[in-house]
Amino acid sequence: MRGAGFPEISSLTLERAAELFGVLSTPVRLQIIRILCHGEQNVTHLLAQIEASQPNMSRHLQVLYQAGVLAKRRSGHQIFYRLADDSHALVCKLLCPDFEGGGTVLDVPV
Amino acid sequence: MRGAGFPEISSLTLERAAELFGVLSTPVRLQIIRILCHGEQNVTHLLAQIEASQPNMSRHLQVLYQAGVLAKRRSGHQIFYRLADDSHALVCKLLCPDFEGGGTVLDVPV
DNA sequence: GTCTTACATTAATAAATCCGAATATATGGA
DNA sequence: TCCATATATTCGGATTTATTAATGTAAGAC
Repeated sequence: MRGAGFPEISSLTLERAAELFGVLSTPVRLQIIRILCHGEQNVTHLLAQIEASQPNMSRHLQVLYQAGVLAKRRSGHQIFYRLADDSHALVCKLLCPDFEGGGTVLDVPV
Repeated sequence: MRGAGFPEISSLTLERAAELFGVLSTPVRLQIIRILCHGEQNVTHLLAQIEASQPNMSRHLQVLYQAGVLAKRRSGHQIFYRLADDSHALVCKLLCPDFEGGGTVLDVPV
């Protein structure tokens, strides 16, 4: 407790937040999230829309899945990924101009 | 144009967004942002509140500054950093329970 | 059981990032 | 001009991360 007069945030909480932001720090993963905002899709369909090799895509999906951003279900040969939780729709609101209040992050002057 | 029926996002835009998220992907930088939400501070003051060496702090500040998240001004010996833009208060809303609608990101089940 | 499709995993390499230690720069005061 | 304070930069090594290529696995068709 060396802080000032406003509420503390535990270092664990900060680490989790930093980790979540880290998961969002590659264009491919943002693209995956953005596409899955519109509904679940299997890997092949994602590969058709995003420029990435199959193993590379698989790894990015794994990273998002392990971070709790995505969920998945199997249907026969295929595996369908979707956003795990509506709380992650937040990211979409930041990224997608076609959501209400969306596009905030990207309006930042760079 | 290999996409589906929803609006495209340019790859440049995606890269900028990914870069911004990357900047937010370390606990120290999140802590800096959180503290500066409450007003500008000089480096020494930040060092008193955050566990980091002086060169390390300086580097994190530089990363945030170059990403456009922070602005700075000199006053004598000292340099005061502040949030560059209110649009970045977004990050605070995600991080800080003491802002209206805040804490969203951290409520995510991890 | 064998083949094919769909996806995951491993290994190796390359690239980026982080930190600490030492050094450099800039400002104001004596 | 010389010194002290406040902050920035550079260099080196360690760790992490992304990518490719090759291989592995699981499910259904035949």
